[in-house]
Amino acid sequence: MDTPEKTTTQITTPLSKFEDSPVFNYINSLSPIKPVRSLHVAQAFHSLSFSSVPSIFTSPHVSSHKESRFLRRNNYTDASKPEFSSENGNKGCGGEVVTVDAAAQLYENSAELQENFDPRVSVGEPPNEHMKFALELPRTLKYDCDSPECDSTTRCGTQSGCLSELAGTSGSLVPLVMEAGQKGSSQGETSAEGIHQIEEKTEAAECDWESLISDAADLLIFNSPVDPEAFKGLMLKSVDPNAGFCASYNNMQEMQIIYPISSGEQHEMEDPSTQPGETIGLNQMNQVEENLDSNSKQNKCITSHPTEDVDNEAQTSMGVTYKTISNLHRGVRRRCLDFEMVGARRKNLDEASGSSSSVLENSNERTASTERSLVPIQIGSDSSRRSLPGIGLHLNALALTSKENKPIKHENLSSGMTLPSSAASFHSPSMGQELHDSLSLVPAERDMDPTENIASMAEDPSQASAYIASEELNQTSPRKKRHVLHKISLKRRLEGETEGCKRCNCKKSKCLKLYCECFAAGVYCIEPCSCQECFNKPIHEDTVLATRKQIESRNPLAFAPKVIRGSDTIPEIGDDSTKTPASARHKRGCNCKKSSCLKKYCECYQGGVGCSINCRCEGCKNAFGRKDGSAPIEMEGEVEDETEANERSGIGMISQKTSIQNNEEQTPNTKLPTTPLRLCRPLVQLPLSSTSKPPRSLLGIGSSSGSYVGQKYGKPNIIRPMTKFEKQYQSIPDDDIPDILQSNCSPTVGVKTSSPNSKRVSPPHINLGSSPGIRSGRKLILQSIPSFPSLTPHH
DNA sequence: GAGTTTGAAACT
DNA sequence: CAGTTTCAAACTC
Repeated sequence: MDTPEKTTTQITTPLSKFEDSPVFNYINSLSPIKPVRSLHVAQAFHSLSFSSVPSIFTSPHVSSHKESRFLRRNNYTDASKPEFSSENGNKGCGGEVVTVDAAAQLYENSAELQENFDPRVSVGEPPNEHMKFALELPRTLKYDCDSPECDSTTRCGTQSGCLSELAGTSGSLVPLVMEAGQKGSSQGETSAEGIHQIEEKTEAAECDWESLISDAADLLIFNSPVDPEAFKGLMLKSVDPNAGFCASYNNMQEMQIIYPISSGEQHEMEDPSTQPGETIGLNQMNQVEENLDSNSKQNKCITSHPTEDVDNEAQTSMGVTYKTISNLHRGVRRRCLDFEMVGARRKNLDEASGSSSSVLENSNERTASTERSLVPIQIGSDSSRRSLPGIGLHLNALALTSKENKPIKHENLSSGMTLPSSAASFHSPSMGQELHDSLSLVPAERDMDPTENIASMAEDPSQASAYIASEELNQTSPRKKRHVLHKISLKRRLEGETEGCKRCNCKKSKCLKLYCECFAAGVYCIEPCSCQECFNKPIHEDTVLATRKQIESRNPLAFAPKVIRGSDTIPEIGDDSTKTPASARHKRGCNCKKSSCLKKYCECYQGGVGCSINCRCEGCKNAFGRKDGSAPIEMEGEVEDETEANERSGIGMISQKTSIQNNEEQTPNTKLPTTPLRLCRPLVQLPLSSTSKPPRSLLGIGSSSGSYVGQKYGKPNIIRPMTKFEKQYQSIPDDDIPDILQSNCSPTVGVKTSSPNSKRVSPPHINLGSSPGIRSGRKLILQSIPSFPSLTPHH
């Protein structure tokens, strides 16, 4: 933030010098902002863009801070009135033009958001919805920040810009911005009044916030001016107990997001890039909070001195955002902590110790983070990759996906979590293994993206809904597809979700071995489980963690997602992987002998991915892609060939699903990070192992993140969260993915890590640069939500 | 719901 | 690393 403002100030002087020249006047007439922008872009870009974004997220408080900021600016114009930032803010916007642009972009984003939201709404999970919104908003904000739009806003430097951003972030705010911007521009100082009005509206909105949200969600309209505040409210509400796991998931994601931002602004903080994967870690969170606190303090100081350097102002504003964020985090934490606090602590400890074991846990978080981190990544670069979008549970996204769904139901809520939906995120596990910002899936994302559901469905061939959807999708236009997806998601929630989350039925493993799907997914067993002598419960956290570590020590990727997406870019896995429906592949490959890879016994099939070179299967007939490279999904012919098997197993559905996936893949934006796991079980997420898990490959996602960035920037759509589909696909793997993948992964190549068994695991590639199209390849699959194993660097 | 099949996970 | 055992999900009846 600072930079931008500075730029402005600097710029202003020079401008004054040249004001006289006709050329200058002409230029000015065109757009006052331009000059600033150019400067702004150059200088401030990295720091500002990020910082500005955060501000957007900030709650109302933020706005106040911003106001102060604006005032300062105004001060430049009007030194006399420092304190009425609100008023000044309007002026600042002077760059109405800018606001318009931003608004346009935002508008698009908002539209997408709305769509995304629909699913939730339909779902009708009130408590969660708030959470989701809160989560989503922040995410969207992040995205926005990353996106060019943000830049524009920052450029404006004026409050109006901020407002616009906020609006954009909220999704529907655009209208507000527009109004505010216009007013401000036209009225000049009087615009302050407009601001006040807005604020009042926002306040009122807050009061009605819940009702508004529900309504809005349904309508998908966030247009009211209030939105920003409403968001704030959401943010705050997110803390609500209802949030449950989903919240935790979301929190994670947000944390990640915040982290990067904070880092950007505060040098003190570690670079996000450096610790991308770990953002989730409690330690980091603590740091963030501390930073926020410090920022808040600074802000106070700053506010007192409006005239201070722009930097200070920026900091203050940032501080505010941080603060707000921190609040959110706190809320999240509580939720998360409730479940995972201990785990997190341990993780931290472990990390300190240097143990790598906990990759999984981290990975989960990372996955979520990755999704969000996308933004940061763009900016920085970095770290985002590490964090994979996966939702929490990494590993077995596949397993989770199906399971997750169920959990969600139980748990709660989460609606959002469909997911995991992920959060997967997600699948998402994304938190509910929903992943998916990531993550979410969080929940929010997941909820938002019908696609996720689809993806999850895809994972579960059995899901009829998927089938239906596929049919519809095939026929319909993208929009229709979306609708279909929404329907599906809803249906899923209604039906499948119940089924969705599977539960384990362990009798001898005590749910402490990978045999246990819950354990493998990184989640605690819940009531629905029929397990006996279950130790996979929060009560036995120590045991769970210890066991995890042990398993990880044996196989670092044990908890990594089994299915790695990615192939988009990634050739790694396989081979022909690209052909497979999803380009995703099973990290180790299957070893089927009798099922011909046509039944769920086959992990590849189960994960919705084709068999690859890594597979040692015999008589492979995997509908998603044969080991020999024969065409996968898309090939209807093949499917038909296998008609019998298909009929039995529902492969037919799969084929359709695949087609669907393809369609989505085609969609440009799909890239969004998948949500993490589904969060079906989010509630129960296991404590992450202390060690940070490497980010999940999701990054493949990670890569995606990078790609996301590109896309985002390149395209206004930016925000558009990936379709759930995409997310799932990506996320699936991601979700499960242990952070490791991400973290490790260097962006580049998928590192193949060899499992102890010598099985190769290919982490998702994280090429930041990967083009979206490539990613689309991820589509991979239905995936699972992958988790992301962390390819971590650990190893 | 019980029993069988299957292949991953765990163990040797 | 290969072979065997254990395990729980997937599947069948």
